[in-house]
Amino acid sequence: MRLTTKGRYAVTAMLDLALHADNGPISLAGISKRQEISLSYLEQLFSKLRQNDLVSSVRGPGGGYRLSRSSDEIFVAQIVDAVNESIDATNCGGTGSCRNGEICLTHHLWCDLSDQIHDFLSGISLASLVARKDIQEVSERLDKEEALQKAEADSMQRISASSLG
Amino acid sequence: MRLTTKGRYAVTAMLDLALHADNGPISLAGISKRQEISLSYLEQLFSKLRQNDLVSSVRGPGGGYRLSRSSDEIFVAQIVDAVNESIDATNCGGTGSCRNGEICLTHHLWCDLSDQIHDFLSGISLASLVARKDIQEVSERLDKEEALQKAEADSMQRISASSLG
DNA sequence: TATATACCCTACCATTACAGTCAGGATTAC
DNA sequence: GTAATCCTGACTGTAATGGTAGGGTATATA
Repeated sequence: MRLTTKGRYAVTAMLDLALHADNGPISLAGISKRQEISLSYLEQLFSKLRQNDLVSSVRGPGGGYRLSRSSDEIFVAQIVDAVNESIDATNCGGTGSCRNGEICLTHHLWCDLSDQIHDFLSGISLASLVARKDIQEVSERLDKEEALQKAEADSMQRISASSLG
Repeated sequence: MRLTTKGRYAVTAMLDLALHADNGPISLAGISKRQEISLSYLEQLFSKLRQNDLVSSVRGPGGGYRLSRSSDEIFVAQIVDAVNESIDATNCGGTGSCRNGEICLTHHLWCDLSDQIHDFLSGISLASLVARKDIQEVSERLDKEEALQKAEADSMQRISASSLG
């Protein structure tokens, strides 16, 4: 079973995209700042997300990423599947060759667990996450934080520009 | 989320114990043969299982391990918890310090998932696994295989003994 | 047309964990 | 006493994760 920072980052980034869907294409730089995820790492993740047709990209200045479809048609399971190889809880990858070519004692149990997890995450759309109050609160906090940092950066630049001029 | 061969092996071994509960203490050597798990590795796992009071040990010849309570009072979640550090799906270990000391955007989602998995595995006792037909069939296959190998080994020893005498 | 912004891609690397080995002990039935 | 068994700790190869580095390529805007 593989559910690590990789899958979590991917879902977080996609949720960020869904939350800011109204602002046109969203740059990875923005996501990187808001969610504190390394930009290069995000690029790797979004490469896979694009290959799996979950996002589409716009190049050039003002560019960024967009969800490839409506947020109620994108589910957490799809995102995790896209960046992790599988969300399979078995050791054999579901093939049933876990003990010397045949199934092991606990094969069926892990199959059941896999189904359970998959069903759960398949039922959660980005739209349903966006609608959650606890998530909206966190999102607002991060947006404010980013705006604050941007204001600081701008003011620094103004000072530096005025000292030059 | 950590669910790897380690946790799977532990559950498999405990299930083996439950299936052979009538035969007195079960040696790790036997489990190792039947389930094809390295003996040294099993020893490490059982050290943790013992610390978590899931099994009790009997030393000396004829010794081995026993379930520390009835198989309907031991649940899969407890076993996985005992050998893995946690079955937590969050990155922060549930503390909510996932993004710079505060919670990240997807914290609540991973908490929900953790609960989901934990509830599922907490509801499955060793007894309920032992009762499953598909598991009984696998178990019979492994027992036969072991008996066959033992018979072969014995016959080899007889030949070797007779050639010596 | 120059330039800055942003996506895109490949190779590389440090750390960590897993899965397993090895070597030696301690305990106890026979 | 000897063999079977549990018990413990140190060690190791491999693979994955999480991340860095350094190049590209496309395109909006001045």
